[in-house]
Amino acid sequence: MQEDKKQNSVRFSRTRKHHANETAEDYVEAVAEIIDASGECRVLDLAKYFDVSHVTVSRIVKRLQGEDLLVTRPYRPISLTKQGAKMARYAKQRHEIVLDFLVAIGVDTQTAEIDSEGIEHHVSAKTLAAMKRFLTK
Amino acid sequence: MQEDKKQNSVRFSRTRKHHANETAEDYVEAVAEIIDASGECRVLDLAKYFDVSHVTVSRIVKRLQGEDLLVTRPYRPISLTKQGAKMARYAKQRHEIVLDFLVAIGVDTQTAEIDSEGIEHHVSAKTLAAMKRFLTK
DNA sequence: CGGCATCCGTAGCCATCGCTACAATTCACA
DNA sequence: TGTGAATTGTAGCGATGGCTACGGATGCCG
Ligand SMILES: [Mn+2]
Ligand SMILES: [Mn+2]
Ligand SMILES: [Mn+2]
Ligand SMILES: [Mn+2]
Repeated sequence: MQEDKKQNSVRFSRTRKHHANETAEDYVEAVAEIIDASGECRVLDLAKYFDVSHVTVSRIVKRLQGEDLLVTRPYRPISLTKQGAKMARYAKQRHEIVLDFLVAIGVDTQTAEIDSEGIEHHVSAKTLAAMKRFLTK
Repeated sequence: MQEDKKQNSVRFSRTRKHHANETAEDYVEAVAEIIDASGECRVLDLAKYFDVSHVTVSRIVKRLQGEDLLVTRPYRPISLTKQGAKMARYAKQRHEIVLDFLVAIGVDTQTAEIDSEGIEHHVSAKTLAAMKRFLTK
């Protein structure tokens, strides 16, 4: 009984951890995409990308710099650290697999794009592997 | 271009909305489950269920009562409103389908239980329908 | 090369969900 | 029935991520 309760609550703790990482994952992925598309990434680019105010972006960028994922200086463009670039590559791959997977099971593209944006952060390595297997079969 | 950016940012707004609903969905589902299993639902039952402090639960319960999902009185058990019960039924169904679906594509049960706890909130009606189709085939 | 538009940072507000410490209520049982 | 243990509420803190308002920096172009 006690065992069951402890076991049970683990999944909620895990979900809370996934959400703590979510902003970081979306941001590094966005920075990589914006740099790839336009050469540099500015605070305002991210604000438009996520449809939030530049203030929100600015604060989050500062936090992520403290976590060694981004580098920037005041009024300067944003770039990824080695660690940030690594996270971006993983996040992008995972996102693409989740998106392709949803389309593969018959979800329309627009819905798949919306749902995958949230789902991706909760897809563990094992679930990702299962999706990959499904796609290659 | 502008069009693309607007279109694009929609999925992030949507994900933010999903997260705003997440606590409500998990709580009504938990209340229903606890009442079903033990006859009544107390603040402490929820605190143990989610592995958070009773203070966190107490505040959230108050908020959800304001949203007409729960009913309670100080030092009294918690029950669901009609609207809360409806949300609980939907959340439970959706959760079960997501869980079964993950297992069906080859994810081990424990991982499926963890991942489905987060994924469920981002699964739209269309994606849910696709998962159902997959399960019945 | 100076001024102005654009971009970015800071101040300060709100909501949500974590927490500890302490106060109040309830209820079981001695 | 009184009291102490268990339960629940309140006060007050932190982190995160939204916002508006405003001030400072940058850089383009006349
Ligand atoms: Mn995302
Ligand atoms: Mn659930
Ligand atoms: Mn959940
Ligand atoms: Mn989520």
